[in-house]
Amino acid sequence: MRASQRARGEDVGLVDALISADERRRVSGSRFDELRSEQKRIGKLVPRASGDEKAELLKRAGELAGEVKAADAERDEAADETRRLLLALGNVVHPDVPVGGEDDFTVLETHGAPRDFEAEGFAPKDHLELGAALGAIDVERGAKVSGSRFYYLTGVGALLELALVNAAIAQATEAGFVPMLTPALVKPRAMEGTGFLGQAAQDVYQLEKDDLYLVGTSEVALAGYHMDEILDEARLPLRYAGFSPCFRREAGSHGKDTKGIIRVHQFDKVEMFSYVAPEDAEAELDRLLAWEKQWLTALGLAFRVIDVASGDLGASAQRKFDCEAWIPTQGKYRELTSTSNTGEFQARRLSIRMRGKEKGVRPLATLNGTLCAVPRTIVAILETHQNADGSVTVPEILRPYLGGRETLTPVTA
RNA sequence: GGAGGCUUCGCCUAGUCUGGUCUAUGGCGCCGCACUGCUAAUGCGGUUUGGGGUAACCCCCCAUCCCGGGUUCAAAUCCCGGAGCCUCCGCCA
Repeated sequence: MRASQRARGEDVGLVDALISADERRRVSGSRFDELRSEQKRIGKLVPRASGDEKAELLKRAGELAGEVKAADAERDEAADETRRLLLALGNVVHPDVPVGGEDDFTVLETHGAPRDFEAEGFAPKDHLELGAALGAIDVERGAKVSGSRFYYLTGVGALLELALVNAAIAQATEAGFVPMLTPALVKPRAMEGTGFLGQAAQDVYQLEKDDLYLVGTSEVALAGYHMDEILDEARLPLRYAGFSPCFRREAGSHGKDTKGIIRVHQFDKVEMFSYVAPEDAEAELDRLLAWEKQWLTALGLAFRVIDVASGDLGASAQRKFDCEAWIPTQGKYRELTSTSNTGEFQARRLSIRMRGKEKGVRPLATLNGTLCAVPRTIVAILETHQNADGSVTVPEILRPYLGGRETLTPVTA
């Protein structure tokens, strides 16, 4: 464990404890190795010895059995402590990341201009009003059946989701991603390995009876896909486009975004996931971002890209870029996609490595990026492309998946 | 839910009954070398992974036969618990 792994101030005490636990593990491990070596040596002599010699050997062997057991226990204890501390440690933050909390991001670029409804002479409706008029979104019944932050997508709303998903998967496939439908329930190992059981644990649904978790993103299943595997370097980069439902408890966000479908407990998402050599990780992060920009641009949305600040990165990311789309009725940019370079963090925890000719077996890097988180994307599309009569113009890229339909029109009451 | 079978170093596999010489067999694949006038055949050698020792290399030590306990001087091998996979029965979209 190197001191350079000191990532954030709050981790310094942890790192010190980790270094001493690791040292303890090394020392007790060496002692165990020595005792065991002697034990094996004697073990080989016993069958061939006889008489007093044999009795002498068995006596020493008897002593050794106890000593070995004690040394083994001590080594195990130190190793457990080391592992526990290691898992509690967050990833090392990239040096270019802006320091600070949620509001300390820097804006890297802005694409498109927010639509000027004032100049067009009408006041934009919010997505709930539009969704209700179009017969696309039903939050009342979502609340009746499942509680707050649940919703139904109905009629053209349901079709719009399917169109988005199809278009997103099509873009990803075109870019070389392998489409994947992934499990929404995973074992603790996958959740822990991807870094979601640390400070994010309160946001995770857990099924105690079955020792399973509901994933908050298919990233978990896509990272777990290759756990305990050694991938041939020639196969890299490996890119998967996962589609799955995502579940989030949204504990601690009470009162935020309570009205619409910006923040919900369950939604579907198309997620990009890459396995690359560590030296390619930064370039891959740029590629993932580029694919996100391509997607949002194709949907005709105005958005900006931010470099997320250190305090808002989560445990696993070294660096994270969010794309935020302009939401007209909120008068601000809201996160639609997020792409992270998790470096070797997840790969080490999930024991995913690569085998190359020159450098042998070593950890690789993993990255993830949203392509399309459905509800938020629907919000942005409805609000951005609405017309004065309450209809919504369908972005061209989605039309082939909506039977060629160019506009969504209100269902008359 | 019930019954049974299986899990060995990339893949396949020997070994498990009868504990120690298993420092785990063989084949395939892969890597290297040799030979052959030819993208082959053949021969020889190498090839689990992790940790530690060493300035580094050669090399040496420890662990690793699905995982965790136990018995024993000694466990791939015996005992207990668990996981995964497969087959059959039941149930189910």
